[in-house]
Amino acid sequence: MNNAGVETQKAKESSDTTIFSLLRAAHALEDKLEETLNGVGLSTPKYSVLNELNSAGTPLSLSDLAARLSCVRSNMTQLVDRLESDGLVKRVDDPADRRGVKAAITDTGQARYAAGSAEVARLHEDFAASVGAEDKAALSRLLTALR
Amino acid sequence: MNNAGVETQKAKESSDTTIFSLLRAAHALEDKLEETLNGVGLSTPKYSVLNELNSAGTPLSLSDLAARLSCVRSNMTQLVDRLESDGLVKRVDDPADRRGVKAAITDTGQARYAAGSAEVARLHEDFAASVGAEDKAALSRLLTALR
DNA sequence: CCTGCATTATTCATAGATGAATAGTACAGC
DNA sequence: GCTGTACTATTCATCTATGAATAATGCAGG
Repeated sequence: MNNAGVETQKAKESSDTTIFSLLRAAHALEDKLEETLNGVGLSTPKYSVLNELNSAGTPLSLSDLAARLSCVRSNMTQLVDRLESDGLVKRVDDPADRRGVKAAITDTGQARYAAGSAEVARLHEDFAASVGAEDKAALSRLLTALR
Repeated sequence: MNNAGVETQKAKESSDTTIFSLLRAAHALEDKLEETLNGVGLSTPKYSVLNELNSAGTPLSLSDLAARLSCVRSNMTQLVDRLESDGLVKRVDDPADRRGVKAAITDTGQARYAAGSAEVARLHEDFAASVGAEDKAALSRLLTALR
């Protein structure tokens, strides 16, 4: 659900439901990103993992990945399960810590990531082009205020 | 997961990862809303349903509710399941259409909604106060661009 | 050395969301 | 009146996410 309908009624009457409007808009953007990535066989969470592994240039522990994506570890366990069955990532033993498991990106994963990355870049350009410079500054302030 | 880590590395190097920054910020806001509602025993989706039922002032069919919240019907089936077991909503037969089931808000539901509504209003004021007038205008344009 | 605590990943229960498939009902058109 | 289509809600499989509980390993202090 994208929460689009939240306070629909109120929006018709009063007007300033800024929070819900913002959430609705963000969700629309998120959906667009998701749809874009779906086109190359990825989801946003999967893309995020591949992005981290690509940036790092080396296998990362599941804990590390969870921390980088700001999610709980159990989520990363399942996400890596799915990535592994997609053949995009491979679990490898951590030689330095027998508790640890690391996720390594595969060649297929690299290729898939490259495709996703290109799509994301395109989306990014579209977005940048549709937002004026002065609104970008406002957005910046907004993001700070939200934090 | 809140996607906060997406393109972390790139953010360190280049800078303009507007999309991911916006999504991260929106997620933070969404979490705050969720947390606020959790305080009165509600989640955002549950609040949204109660809000629609309250605004309508009459029981609504699950299809109608799903349309208002922009989600699929199967989601509403489960959401109403949970709301019903919380005692906040009750399924009632639709006398005019034997296929249909309507969701009616209970007294407990009304009370819970009122509590949630007060919290949401407070959050709303905080947000409005922390965003300047000129940035609100920018936000408005932004939301249009995102649509 | 060994005890206790921290940390590893995993499993499970739960919540929320989607989309496909299903069973039942409504209704227009023949 | 029947038939076919369209709609009702529900169930199921799947994905994403959380948090609690568990088992195994690491490691500091005694």
